[in-house]
Amino acid sequence: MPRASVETPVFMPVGTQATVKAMTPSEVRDLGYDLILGNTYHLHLRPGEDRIARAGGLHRFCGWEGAMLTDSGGFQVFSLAGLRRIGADGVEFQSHIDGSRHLFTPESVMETQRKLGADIIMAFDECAPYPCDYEYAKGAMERTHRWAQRCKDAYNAVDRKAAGGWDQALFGIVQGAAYQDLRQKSAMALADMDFPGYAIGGLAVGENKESRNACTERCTGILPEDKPRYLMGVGAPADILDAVARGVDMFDCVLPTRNARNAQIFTRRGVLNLRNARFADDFGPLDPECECQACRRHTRAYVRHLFQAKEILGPRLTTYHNLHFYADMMRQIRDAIARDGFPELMMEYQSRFEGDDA
RNA sequence: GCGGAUAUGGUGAAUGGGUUAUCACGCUAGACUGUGGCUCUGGUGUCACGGGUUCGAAUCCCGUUAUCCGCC
Repeated sequence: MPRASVETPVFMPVGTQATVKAMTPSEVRDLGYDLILGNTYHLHLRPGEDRIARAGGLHRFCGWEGAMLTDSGGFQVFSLAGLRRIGADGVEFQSHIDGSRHLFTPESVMETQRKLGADIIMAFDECAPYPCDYEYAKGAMERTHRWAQRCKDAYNAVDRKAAGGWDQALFGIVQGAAYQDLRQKSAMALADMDFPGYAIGGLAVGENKESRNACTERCTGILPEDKPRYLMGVGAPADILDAVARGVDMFDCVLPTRNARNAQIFTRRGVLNLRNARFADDFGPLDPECECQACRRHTRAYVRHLFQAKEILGPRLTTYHNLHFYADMMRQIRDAIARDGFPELMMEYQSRFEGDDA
């Protein structure tokens, strides 16, 4: 299947259940995105990878013409599932949808992702909670390393094209919680396994900014510079700038889309909650410095009204705007890097979002 | 005009002589970082007005006002 080329640093909108919520695939495409996420955990539970394979793969199933990356489900097993039991073989858990029992192993997750057919697939990992004591973090990290090797072995055991599948790149995931020495060990262990790309997982789970930046830096200092490095789940605009400064190439985050559904928009002057009463008579654009269709055609007062009335167009417009904001920010980052102006851009964004957590 | 009933936040209800008047919705403010369009957390009323009984009244009594129902 033909796939788009992707310029980095890149932000990937999250399309967990084979949809970037509230957007049509062509809207996401028109906003300038070439690569979006899907999720193994959700898609395995519903509608199931076999059905998606019968549909001709994930791209065809959801009508997306760009490239896709599927997350392995490691994160959801820990964030979403009910009762779970971690064994040497994998993780047994209960579905958050109907309570049914399932077992994810490195091998099963590779098989599921092979059937889904995304361009980039992720190794099965364990995302340790935060805070987390050293011994547990070390154990989870070592388990993640063993699982990474098993994912690689399972991946290599299948001739994807002969099996009617597509080319897929398998990325390994670094863990190690907020412990610098574990991060270093993990990055070295993964680098030794020689993946075509690497992710830094287990961050943005509650640790402070300094800790996150230090962990990121420790990882990117070790992971090969000529391969894509992906900071999973990050983040807010300032967080992305921080990570780009430390050598990260890829990002994904639910903030622009999830917060949009909560009426929160990112603007050139910080974040706004359009549900606030002060916008009831504000007939200006969402973000005066934005050129997206939502800003060109609609007012804050209108969008606030849509949210008050629980109209579906509200989340659609704010999602559209936020995705435009992120796409534009990434474009600015790439341009700034190309002309050696990144430090200035970073300061600009930091001052814009000063005092905002989001 | 006569008789009866009811007056609790923006709305609908609950409670009931004794510390901060309960619930839902609404409104309002916030949270959300490999996504539940989920959810969570705050705030939002001196119980129509006046007088009386009582150690103490949203609660009991009287009056006023308002609304509703019935009758002439």
